[in-house]
Amino acid sequence: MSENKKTRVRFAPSPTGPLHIGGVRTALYNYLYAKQHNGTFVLRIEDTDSARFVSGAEEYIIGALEWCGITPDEGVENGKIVEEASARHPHGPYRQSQRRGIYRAYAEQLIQNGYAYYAFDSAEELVAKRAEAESKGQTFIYNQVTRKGLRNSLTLSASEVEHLLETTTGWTIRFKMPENEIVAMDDLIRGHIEVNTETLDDKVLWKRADELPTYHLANIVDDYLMEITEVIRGEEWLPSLPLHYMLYKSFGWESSRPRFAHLSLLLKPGGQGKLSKRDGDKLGFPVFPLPWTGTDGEVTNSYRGAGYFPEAFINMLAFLGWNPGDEREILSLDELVEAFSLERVIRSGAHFNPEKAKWYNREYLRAKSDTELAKLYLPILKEHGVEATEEYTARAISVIKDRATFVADFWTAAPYLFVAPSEYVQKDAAKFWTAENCGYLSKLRSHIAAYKSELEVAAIAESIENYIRSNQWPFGKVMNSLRLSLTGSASGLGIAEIIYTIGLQETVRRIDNAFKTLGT
RNA sequence: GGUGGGUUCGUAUAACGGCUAGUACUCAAGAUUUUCAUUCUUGCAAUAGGAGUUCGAUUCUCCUACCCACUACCA
Repeated sequence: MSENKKTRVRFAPSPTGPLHIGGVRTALYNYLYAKQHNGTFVLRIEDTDSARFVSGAEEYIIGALEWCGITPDEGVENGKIVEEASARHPHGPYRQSQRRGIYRAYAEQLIQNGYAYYAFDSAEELVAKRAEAESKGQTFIYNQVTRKGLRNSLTLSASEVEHLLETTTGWTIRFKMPENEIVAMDDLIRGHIEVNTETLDDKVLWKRADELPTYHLANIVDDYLMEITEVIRGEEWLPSLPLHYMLYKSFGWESSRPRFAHLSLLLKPGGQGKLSKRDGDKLGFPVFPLPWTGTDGEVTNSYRGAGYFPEAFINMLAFLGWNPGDEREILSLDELVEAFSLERVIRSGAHFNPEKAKWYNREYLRAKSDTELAKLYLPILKEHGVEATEEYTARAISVIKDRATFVADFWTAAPYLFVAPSEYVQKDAAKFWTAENCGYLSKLRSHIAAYKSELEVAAIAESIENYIRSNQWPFGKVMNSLRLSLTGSASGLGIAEIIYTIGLQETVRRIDNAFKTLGT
């Protein structure tokens, strides 16, 4: 364990597509841990598989973290991955493909010391071996047993090896997994784990064909060079933890080996399997923070696109697999930093719950001021062809806030606060626009028109109710015919709220309009 | 198949080995209300199964079942 070392954690995604919420959660936990320990949150791009590289993915990752408010301290500058070392970014470049020169020597060092070897088996040969084993109901594994019968620097003569290294390009460097050794590991979340090397295979560390390391080598070398103190990553890496321990040992870096924490996976809402990038559109909720345009031109659903506030999204994600130990559920990013602890991270996989996500957004929406929300609503109004002042919009929001989960709901909940109805729901009109009701309504219109000034919601409600009751009219009928004239339907906001928002003049105008359109 | 990880209401989770297993979301009922929604109240609902240790097990141990991950010259 490393004492007194400055905390440095990293998020190291592979740019193979858009980051999904599982990845965002991993980044978030890294961020929370770093901030809590006054440490540094590094972003590193692990692009050692050129075949799977997807253009735009890197920008997406940076943009997504930015939107979430969990911006890296190191590795990113001005929205771009840092390509050269500098005072603020002393470990650059932060893209592994640009660090390729670094890894070869480390792989060679392992060979020198007897911890790795050259393997000359072609990819096709290995595929054939696997197929053959499978046909016998077995599994072929390149390990301490089978390597003795394969073409590598352990079985071939020195001169043959020399010759093959010079004349062929298909070879790899493999880790020489020791025989029958117990690897004892400690995970910050899972506790002590032991594995026998007998069950492990000889992983490829370096590929001559690509002149690139594989994940395992690059990851360990970079974590070491970048002085990472804690590795917080997904549970899918737990099976390779023994290899990584062995690597640290073989390099002689055990004293600076980071501590590991393996996060459980995010599971599909229904039950089976981990959440995957495809699930979003299938299951009807976003799995991506930001929209992503695929090669087919299709744009995916996203949290930002669906109208989630980043704070709500982050809060929701933080609570998927962690809790502060008390009953608080709404925590700002700063409060999360304060409360976070790896010890309280849940070991089991968490089923993602779309309903709870909405609940979080609703809570954050309600906590925001009407003016703040008005600023966000104005552009949406504009899309509907409505120009309104911020003041008017804020007033409208004050009466519809409780009916909304997202800012866009303000419109669907009550467009009539901004646009007079041009049509009336047939069924409601048939029911409430009767000769009897019209009689009441025309008198009520005069009553309202006689107000000398605008009134508050309560005053309007009281006045109208008193007027109707004192005349002993059927309250519901009158109110709904009034609502119909104001909104175009018989359901929606309270009458007083509507009048308060749109004002007396507009109220009277709409009643008159209804009479004109629907007749008396 | 092998290796590793996991298992508390439908979901997310709480509970130094010790009260009637708590909370939130969802759902249901009731109240409030001019409609719808909100709000409030109440309710439904869980320790996977079996052994063991113990005065006492959701908690510790073992077995079984089920779920998940990994098992690539992908990360």
